[in-house]
Amino acid sequence: MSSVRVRFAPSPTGYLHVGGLRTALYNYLFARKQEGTFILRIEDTDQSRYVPDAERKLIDILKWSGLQYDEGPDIGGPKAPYRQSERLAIYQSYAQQLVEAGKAYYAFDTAEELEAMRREQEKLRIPTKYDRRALKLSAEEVQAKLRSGVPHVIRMRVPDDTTIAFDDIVRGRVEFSSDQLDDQVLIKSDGYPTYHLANVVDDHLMEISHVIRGEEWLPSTPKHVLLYQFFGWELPQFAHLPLLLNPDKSKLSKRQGDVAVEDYREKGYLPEALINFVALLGWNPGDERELFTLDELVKEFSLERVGKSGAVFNIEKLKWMNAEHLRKKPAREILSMLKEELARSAYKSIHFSDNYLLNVIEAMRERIGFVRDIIDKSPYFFQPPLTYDPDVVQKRWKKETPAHVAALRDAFERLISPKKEDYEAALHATAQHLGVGNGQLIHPLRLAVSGTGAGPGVFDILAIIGKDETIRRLNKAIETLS
RNA sequence: GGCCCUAUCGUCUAACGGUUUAGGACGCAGCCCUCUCAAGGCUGAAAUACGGGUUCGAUUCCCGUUAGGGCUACCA
Repeated sequence: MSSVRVRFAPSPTGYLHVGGLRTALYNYLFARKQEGTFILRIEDTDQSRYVPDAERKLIDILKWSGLQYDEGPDIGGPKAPYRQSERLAIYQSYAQQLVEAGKAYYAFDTAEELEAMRREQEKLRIPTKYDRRALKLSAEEVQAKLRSGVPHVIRMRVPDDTTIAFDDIVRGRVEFSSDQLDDQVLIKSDGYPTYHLANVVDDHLMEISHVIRGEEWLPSTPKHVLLYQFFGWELPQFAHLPLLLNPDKSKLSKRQGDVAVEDYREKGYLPEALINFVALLGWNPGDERELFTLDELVKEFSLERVGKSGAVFNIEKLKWMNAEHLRKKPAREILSMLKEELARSAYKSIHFSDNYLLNVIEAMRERIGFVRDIIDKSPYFFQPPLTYDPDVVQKRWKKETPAHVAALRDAFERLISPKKEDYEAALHATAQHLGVGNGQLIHPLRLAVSGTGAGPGVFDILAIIGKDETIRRLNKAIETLS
């Protein structure tokens, strides 16, 4: 049994598209599940689209996502180099081989000429494809042009009137008529290969066993199949993944929202949540479980359970999933994330002990979607309330309230190193003494210490901020709200 | 236009001819819990695009229609 080798082969655009992340993930999961090899290959064959630093950013975000590859440009491997721009001579020699075998040919047309040709074809309402005018050139003419340095490309010679078929793991048998296929350019006039040539050559040379990629590649797969046949190479298994969609069902794109994994990292999404979420876009375990760690996904994954239809990228569910993963995350890990957020917040110059922050995390973790929310939803853990929510004041702060709160303050004053339960007992005693319900004190108390009407249990808040701070806040509220 | 792919609740999806009054999840609504907000529990509204076949029986198989999408570059 030959070993499984798969690759994620992005072109370095400067960011990682979430669709790309999903493709990378499925390749990773399949490789790990099959105990195979997961390879990163950089497809940087378009000089006009060169983006400085793009590869570094790509690798950086891939690391963040946790998809560790076994071979790649930065870590090397037995099939190096893994950067197509460093493999130019290889593609040249294979293209040359095809020319010699009569399976590819030189063409000298300019962009303008091709453009005119296409316009003409559109006018005649016939399929737009290269009309093979270069094939009319004699061998001598071709040699002459080559010698005099006329810019040229190498095109593949698609055979006439044959059917090209292949079996796709997710789609079953797919057939194309060769008449529909264009004589694809293999080597561009700048000497770089196109995707089609480079991809096939590298997949063969790197011994890729399964090509797992987006559905947008399905229409060009017959060209690739032809190329494998031209070279006499064994075909890999193909698996074309359903597309990720915008809410309007078009292919997920910028313009309609965030598509870069970096955007989601920036917004505070956890990598495990994003991974879990995209894993379920086009695949499911067959039962009703939805929450998975990366390792659990590896155990469950199979290409057979990948669906065929496109999936809308639904942010609402991602948010829910992020909250779920946040709840499960060890408090220590959230702590370091919280510290980073604090360092970027208005409270950056204030020092909080780890223990204090850990308490805040425990109090808030059930009510947040992002780590950031700890700061945004409960600023009162980081500074005394600056304002009091007018709606809550209106509802909870009555004429008699200042006196009640003052009584409560006095009761709290008498406590020695109080714990949560001590505050609670003191409040109950005070309420009884005052002859009012607990709610008559609890709500104003919450308002006084937090400025809001929502949040963790009020006694938890008191235990966290401490007695002195509690008293200060009660006094301040009595003063401000009376 | 041509070629190709796809088609179950608003969204992600389960059901691989009968166990289905089509299941789960997100979101939405209501109730419970409750010091508030969450979380949690319960309940509810919500789908097999349409038309033909095949079959004793179709969400499931086939054909067509419709709809959506992808591709149609010297981009990937």
